[in-house]
Amino acid sequence: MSRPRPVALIDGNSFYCSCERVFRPALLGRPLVVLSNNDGCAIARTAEAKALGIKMGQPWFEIRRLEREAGLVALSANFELYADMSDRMMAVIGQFGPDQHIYSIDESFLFLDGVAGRSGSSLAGYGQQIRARVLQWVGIPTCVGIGMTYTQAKLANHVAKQRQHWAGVCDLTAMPPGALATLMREVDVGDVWGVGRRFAPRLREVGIASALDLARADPVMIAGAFSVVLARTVRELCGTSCIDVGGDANAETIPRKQILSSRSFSRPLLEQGELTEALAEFAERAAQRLRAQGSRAGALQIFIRSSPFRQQDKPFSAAISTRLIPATQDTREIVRATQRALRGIFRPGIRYAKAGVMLYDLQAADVGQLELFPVGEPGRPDGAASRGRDPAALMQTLDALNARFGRGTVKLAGAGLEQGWRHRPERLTPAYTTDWAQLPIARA
DNA sequence: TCTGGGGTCCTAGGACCC
DNA sequence: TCTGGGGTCCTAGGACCC
Repeated sequence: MSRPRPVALIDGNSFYCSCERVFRPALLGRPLVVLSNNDGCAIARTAEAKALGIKMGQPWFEIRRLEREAGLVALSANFELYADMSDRMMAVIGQFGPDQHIYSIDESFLFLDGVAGRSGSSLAGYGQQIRARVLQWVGIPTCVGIGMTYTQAKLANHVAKQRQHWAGVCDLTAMPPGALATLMREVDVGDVWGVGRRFAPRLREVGIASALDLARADPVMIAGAFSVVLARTVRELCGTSCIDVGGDANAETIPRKQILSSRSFSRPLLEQGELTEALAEFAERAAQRLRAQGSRAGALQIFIRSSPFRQQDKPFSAAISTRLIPATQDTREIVRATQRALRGIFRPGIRYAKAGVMLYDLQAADVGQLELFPVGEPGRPDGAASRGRDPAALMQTLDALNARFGRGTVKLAGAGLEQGWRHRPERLTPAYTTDWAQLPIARA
């Protein structure tokens, strides 16, 4: 592998909640949660909300009483705002080093080689400078974890967040081995990056209960008994770099390999017609994202299912795949394919709770598309009828209108106009930073 | 007709992440 | 009444080929 380099993980504390607080300072110090798309469950909580016992992903109906009982504030997720705040935060962090990898909306890795000698400051001191500038310029509080691998940086970040005494920055690279072991012994194995809810109990069964236990485990045994991915985590914990997170801030955006659009419904759907409409909408959104990254899809899968949470409903889940020949980025073709696919798996008498459309086998739109009878070419059987119907131009117009006037301005009739199945957020804050009409200014 | 080893491609499903 | 919406990587097994 390459030579070891210290790397920091910088992430926003309760990121979505912190974004809301920037524009509503009255929320500081109050328990606050941000709810998922459907106002279904909590996807971000402030420290005050955590102190009330609210869990990540906890359903809203279970915690709603805390509004009255504890002054909990709940807001609908405003992803437009969070994406813009994220861009600002990442830009500020990017000023601190040339090699930044943006890992998620609120996290980025930053390589710190050469920093220690630069101003006589320690890596931890440098981390404090990053925190201070992000807080001052963007208004978002952060924590910083520093290690010799991504997994160590994640671990350090976890510790920095959990324990007050680190003041928001934990640097494992400066720690004597004994102290490092003590620290890792106190981190539960389930809190290690790469260990999920499936593997954690199985690891404990074989006596691996802490991050230290996992670091001392035999990677060969782990690869055999668990997975090669987890074996990499073991080596990363020991300081050997062996994973790659991508997200190089300087690189071209890497196109997705699959695109999934799915939603749960506000009420169970029983009719095939409603499901058809919902799937058309998902297909349309997926197709739009497909075009945005300049790809065509060679295959598509749909799934429909009942709620796994409602014991009284008959459990049902079905999926079906179909090829798109030739590969396409045309919304209409994709919608037609989902509807054919639905006819293949729809079963009456089921209370459908969720459905989705996945596009895969994605390929660049500008290569290898030699259709036998291109639209409008002489020789195409329907050549005469296809004049003025260039699908690429039509799709471009569709995307441009929706980008200019907001998602859903123009859509195909197949997606339905009623959309009684759609959840509507009820607690949405304004898009303060990205919409002129919603700027936070006093109005006459 | 039978035989074998080795390769590729595809798909489904499991595990993880935020 | 009420439980997110995205993604990635890896593996195993089957089909098919030489």
